[in-house]
Amino acid sequence: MSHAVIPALEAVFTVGDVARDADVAPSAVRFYEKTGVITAQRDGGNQRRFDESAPCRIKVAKLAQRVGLTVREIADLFADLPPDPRSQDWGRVAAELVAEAERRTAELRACLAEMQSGGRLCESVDRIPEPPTSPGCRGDHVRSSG
Amino acid sequence: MSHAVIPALEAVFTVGDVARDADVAPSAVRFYEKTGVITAQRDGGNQRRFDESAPCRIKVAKLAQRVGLTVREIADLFADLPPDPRSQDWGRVAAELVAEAERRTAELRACLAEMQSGGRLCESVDRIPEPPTSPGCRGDHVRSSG
DNA sequence: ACTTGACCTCAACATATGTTCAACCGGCAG
DNA sequence: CTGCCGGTTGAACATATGTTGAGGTCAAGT
Repeated sequence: MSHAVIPALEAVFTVGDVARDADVAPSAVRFYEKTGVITAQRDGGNQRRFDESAPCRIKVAKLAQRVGLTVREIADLFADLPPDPRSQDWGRVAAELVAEAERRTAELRACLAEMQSGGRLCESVDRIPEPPTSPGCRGDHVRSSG
Repeated sequence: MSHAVIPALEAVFTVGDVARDADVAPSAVRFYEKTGVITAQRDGGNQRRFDESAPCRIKVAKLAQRVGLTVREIADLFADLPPDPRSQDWGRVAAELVAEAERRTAELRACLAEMQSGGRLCESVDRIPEPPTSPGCRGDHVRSSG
């Protein structure tokens, strides 16, 4: 039985198509390809052809940036997505994204609370020997293997 | 009745002091002053003198950046702080910050949900005439009244 | 054949967020 | 007095996130 060869994931959308669908400038579409947020094939005339997930990835990336993720972090997150992601794949990514946003909000809340509690790290008018900031409330946050 | 003149809010901390307390580079301290996150007086030798709120402002700014606020937005938020902020002033700022982080997380969640619901804006394999994205899930977000 | 429009690349520019460096000043210890 | 230490400035550099523009290609329409 000759199944039709899987069509290499119909990459049929042009830069302009994706730009319109995602509501960003074409330059941004090329930028997101360069940084790995989206991927493209090339057609006979060397033009980029995106699959239908591209506009979606960009929209999601924009939302993720809004809660503090870098383009690099977003590309890493999307790296797990299969080509032609299914609804459940998007669901998983969405969940990870929300979880990360909540992690950061929780950290914000916890560190602010720590700063206001006990020793009153803010408004420490007097010498109270500054209880050391807990790990996790220092500005570290790993900068990645890559 | 001669009350002692209010001591201009003891601005006694040097760039180095603040950098050490906030755990950032001295260059960052100058940067934050330039952008209005912290403010300084000058001493006789033209050196910056910060009040005790400076390291705190910087620490809070770092946390806020982590959830997606820009330095500009943070400076605007701090603009409401009185000189020599009290615990309650910090409490208010902290609450606004957490509220903003939550607003953004909620928007993330809502827009992701919208994208996955009904028309399946992602994975729209077929022509389903793309229900328009709701306002609020477009990348607008006002860019400031100078 | 010519024009048009959308694409291509690559470089320059622009803004945000910092760091580094050179050149200089001022106080304090030896 | 002489260093050194830490402060000052301004400029240059660096990275992230894009935009703009010059110069070229390619297919479609007239």
